[in-house]
Amino acid sequence: MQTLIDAQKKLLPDLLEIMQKRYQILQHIRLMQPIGRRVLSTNLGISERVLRSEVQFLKEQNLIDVSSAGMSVTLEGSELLKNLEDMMKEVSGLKDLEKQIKSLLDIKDVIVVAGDSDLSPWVKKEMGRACVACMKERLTHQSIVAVTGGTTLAAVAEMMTPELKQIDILFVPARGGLGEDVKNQANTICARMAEKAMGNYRLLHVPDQLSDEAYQSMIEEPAIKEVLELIRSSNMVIHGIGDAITMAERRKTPREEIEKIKQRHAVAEAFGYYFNQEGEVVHKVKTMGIQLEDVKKVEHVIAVAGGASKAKAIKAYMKQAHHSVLITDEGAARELIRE
Amino acid sequence: MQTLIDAQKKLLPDLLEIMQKRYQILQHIRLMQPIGRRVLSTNLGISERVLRSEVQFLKEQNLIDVSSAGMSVTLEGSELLKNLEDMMKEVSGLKDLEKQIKSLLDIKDVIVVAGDSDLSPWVKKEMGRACVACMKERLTHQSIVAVTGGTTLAAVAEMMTPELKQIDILFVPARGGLGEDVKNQANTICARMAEKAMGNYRLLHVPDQLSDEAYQSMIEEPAIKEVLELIRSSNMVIHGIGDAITMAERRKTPREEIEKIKQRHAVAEAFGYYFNQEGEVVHKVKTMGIQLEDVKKVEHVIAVAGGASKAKAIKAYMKQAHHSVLITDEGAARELIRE
DNA sequence: CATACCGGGACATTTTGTGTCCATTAGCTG
DNA sequence: CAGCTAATGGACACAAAATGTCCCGGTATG
Repeated sequence: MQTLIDAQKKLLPDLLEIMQKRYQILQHIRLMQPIGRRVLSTNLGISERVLRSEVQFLKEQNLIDVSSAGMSVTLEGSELLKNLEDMMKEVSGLKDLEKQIKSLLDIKDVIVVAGDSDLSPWVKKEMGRACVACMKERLTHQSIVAVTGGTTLAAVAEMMTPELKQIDILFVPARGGLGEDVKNQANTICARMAEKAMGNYRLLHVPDQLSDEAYQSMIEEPAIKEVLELIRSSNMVIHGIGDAITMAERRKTPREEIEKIKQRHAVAEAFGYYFNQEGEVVHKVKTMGIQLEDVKKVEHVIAVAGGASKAKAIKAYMKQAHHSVLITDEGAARELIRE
Repeated sequence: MQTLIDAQKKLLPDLLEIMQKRYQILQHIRLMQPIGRRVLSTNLGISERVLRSEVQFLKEQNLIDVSSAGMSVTLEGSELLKNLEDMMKEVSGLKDLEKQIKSLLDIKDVIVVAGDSDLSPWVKKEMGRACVACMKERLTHQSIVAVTGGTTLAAVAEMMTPELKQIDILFVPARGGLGEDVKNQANTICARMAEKAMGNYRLLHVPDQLSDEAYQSMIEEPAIKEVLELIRSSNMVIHGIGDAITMAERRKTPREEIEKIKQRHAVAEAFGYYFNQEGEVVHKVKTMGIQLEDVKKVEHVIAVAGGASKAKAIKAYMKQAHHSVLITDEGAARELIRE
């Protein structure tokens, strides 16, 4: 495979460049469809005119449809994207990055997508797509999938597609309310994902702050109890990883707690737990749902997080999650290696 | 592999064409080196100017050397040709042809090279090269190779290269004199091939026409007897296939024999045997050396024949040689399928 | 020593690729 | 309902690359 690519390079040095360019265009169209030339060209950083030529070519090859609403990829186009994915990863060196990260963090599996979600928002979507593909590979019949909140997870939900095979999937929020935007709450994302996947879902309606007494009585509530049991018996968990301080501030965390978090050098956050550089838990938000001990027993755990700014957090969290699959982006991956 | 090529075809069809063009140029240079632009351009059917641009490119890539004597491929160039051979066969559809012919004739293996040796003489050389490669794959230590005559076999001899691995190869002519040009006689070709391969050889010096008595006494001659035994114990036979009538006429065959051959509808000829459409032997030239029964027992039998005009003969002969490997060209292959 | 073939320089011409500007249309919003 | 925005696609000028054409000097070979 590699020799073949090298030989092609020798005989046609700019072949790979052109192929990468076209592939990238197609990929972006898929990501942002329907989309116009202008937006796309500024996004890709190429002049509108050359994009236009390429678009015409792709249209002639029947890889994209172009209408007055914008461009979108055809079935054939997405087939092609799928077929070339592996090769393009190899060519652009992402495959290599994946291997390096995998051995660096010593984890089960790593998927790296191109770009940096700090710089370009659409990269999150690409991670979302990768995550969905990863999920579909691992899902078997009658699975229960627990998901958390966050913008990254929202992107995953957005990219979810209906399962072709006749699999019954039940989506549940991994944990109770963690005080974020409604849009990025686990409940919302859970519902959205289930809708897109044509699956079922259950929600966990619990307030953020709860007295111990109320907590105890809620837990006994049959409706709640049932969901909690589903969560605990889930065989897949999809979650994001956040920067500790950022997450704490985004949630309406009381002043003293933030101080505590800072004092204990927390750098990473995932489903309500805060971790220091060594991957040790230094703080925990009290809420129902899945607990860290439970996560360790779940068959498939997929962590999704990207952007150079999150490299530190990813590294810290992964220190205690060797059993997880990591889906990240080039920006974070390069930063991880650079350190 | 196939999906990858299909994807590339879809994503950069024009580039694949260029790649094919450059590959073809390189291939031809290898075949005819050292060669000048003019001859090469007329051979390839492209204008001299565009060839010149390509040549410049190939030179810059260090794939060919160009001197006042002409152009020749570098080591790197021949490496590349080897690495890309399989892929180019797929791209140009030759791989497909091979599969079709293989199942059509139901034989052991088929190799098809580009071109038609009826139209372009150098295609024979390419078949020769393919044959040599095929031989090298199959040869083990201390092999005895029996070869026949004919222009095609002469091309094989011309393309023979010294064996890298330390293998002792002994070349012998498959059968006695069959009345052709000296240049295309088995003895000559045998010697030439051995020289090029840096191997040893033995010849079979027997006159064409011999009375039965003389034949019997020759057979007892120790020098002859030894060679005959070598021939019979050979583990590889390389032979051509001819059109029956053409072969009969080329040899100084007596009138009545030609009549007999025609009457019995012979279409193919191989090492002195004439076959009808069904692959049945209808006539045989009486000479010493390997007999058809012996051939069937030989481990590796390679038949080399190309050109659309030989399609019929190939088809007929192969009907009784399912155990053979066929090396042919595009012209013959397409004609075979067309029927 | 002559000749035929070799590569390569030079330049006009054609083809292709890009930059720039604008016409037209469909859908959305105020 | 009207105006606005964002979409595609046509047109044309200009630059760059590919190709056609002609020719020159070197060198191997008979």
